[in-house]
Amino acid sequence: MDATDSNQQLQQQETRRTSKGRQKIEIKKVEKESNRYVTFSKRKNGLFKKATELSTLCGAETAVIVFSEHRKLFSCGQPDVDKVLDRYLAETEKVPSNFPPVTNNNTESQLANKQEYARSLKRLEEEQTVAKMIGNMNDMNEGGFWWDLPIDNMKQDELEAYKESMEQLKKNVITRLGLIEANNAPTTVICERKI
Amino acid sequence: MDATDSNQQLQQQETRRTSKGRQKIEIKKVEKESNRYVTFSKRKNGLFKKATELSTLCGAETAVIVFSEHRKLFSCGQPDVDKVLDRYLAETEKVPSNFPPVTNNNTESQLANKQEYARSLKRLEEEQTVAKMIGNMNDMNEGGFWWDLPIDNMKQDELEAYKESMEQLKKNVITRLGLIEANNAPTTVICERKI
DNA sequence: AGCTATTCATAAAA
DNA sequence: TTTTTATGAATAGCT
Repeated sequence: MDATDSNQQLQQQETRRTSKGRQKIEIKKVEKESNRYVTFSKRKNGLFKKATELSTLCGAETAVIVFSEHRKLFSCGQPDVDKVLDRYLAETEKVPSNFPPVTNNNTESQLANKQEYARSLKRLEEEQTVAKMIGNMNDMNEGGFWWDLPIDNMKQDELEAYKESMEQLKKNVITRLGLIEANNAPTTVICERKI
Repeated sequence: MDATDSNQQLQQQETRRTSKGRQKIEIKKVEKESNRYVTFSKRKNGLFKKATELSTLCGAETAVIVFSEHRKLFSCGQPDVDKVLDRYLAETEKVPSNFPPVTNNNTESQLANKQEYARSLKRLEEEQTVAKMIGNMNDMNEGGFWWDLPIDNMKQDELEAYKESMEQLKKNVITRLGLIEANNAPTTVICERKI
C-alpha cells in the first residue's frame, strides 16, 4: 500500500463525498428551470466580475448589458454604461458620404465612403421623408408635439415604414452628436471605423 | 520513498518545469505593457465567450462592448449588439409624463412620473426649439439637409445648447422607437423600470 | 445562500 | 499572435 492508496482511504473515512463537484455540461439551454435560474444568477455575476477585472487590469472601458429570459435588465459598466454606449454609437453609426468634411485624411475610409455612395442616396430619400413628417407635425397647433403621431391607427405596413424612418432619424441624430463631440475635442478622430 | 516522491522525481527528470503555471495576480493595472496587451486579448476573448455561454445556457440577451486602452472597439452580442442596445435604451430613457398612456398601471412609476413633471416641462421647451430648428432646415432648398447646420461657426455656448437639444431629440426618438416596438409586441410591458 | 470536487480560464514562458 | 504548462478561479450539483 502506497501513499496514494492511503490518501484515498483517509478521504473516504474522514468525510464521505458530499457532492459530485462541478460536472461538465453542454453549452445548450439548461432544461430544468430552477437550475437555469441559478446558473443565470451565478454566471451573470461572474460575467460582470470579469468585465470589471478587464477594465482594471488593462485600462479598458467596458459595458455589459444582460436581459434575463423574462426581460429583466442587468448592466455593468466602467466607467459608466451610458458613457461607453455613447462612444459605441458614435463609432458604429455610418457617416453619410455627403457629410461635411471632417478629419477625413484616411485613404481607407474614403474608399469605404465611395462604396457606400449608392446606399447613401437611398438613405437620403428616407431622411427627406422623415424631415417632412416632422415639419408637418410642427404645424399641429393644439399642444401636440412631434411624438404624438397616432401610431395606434396606422396599418401594420405603415407602422413598419415609420419605424424604419425613426431608426434612420435616430442614427443621424447620433452621428451628428458624434460630430459635435469631435469638434469640441479636435484630438479625437471620428469617421474612422477601427474594429 | 513512496509513490508521491517518485512521481516528483520523474517529472524533474523528464522535463524541467517550462513554466510556473498560472500565478495569482492583484486586480490592478498590469504595469508591463506587453503583458497588459496579452492579458487584454485573452480576457476579452474569455469575456465574450462567457457572455455567449450565458445567452445559450439561460436564454438571455447580452451585449458586451469593450474599448481597449487605445480606444479600439470590440463587441459581442446575442442575438445582436444593436438589438440589445435598443432595448436597453428604451428601458433606460425616462418617459415624458405627457407621453401617450401605455401600459402604465403601475403605482410606483406613476409616482415617479409625477415627480418628473417639472423637469418634463423644461424638456418640452427644448423639444419645441429642436422641432423649430428642424422645421427651418426643411426650408433650405439647395440640397442641404437638416444635419448641415453650420456648427463650425457657432460660438461655444451656442454649440453647447445645440448639442443639448440634439441629445434631447435623440432620447425622444429612442423612446418613440420603444413605444412602436411595444405596440408590435403587446405582451411586452414597456415604461416599467425593472432593474 | 454555503460546500466541494471538478472543469475552465489564464499567467508565465517560449 | 499562438501554444504549452501548471495553477488559480469559476461553477455544477447538492444541501
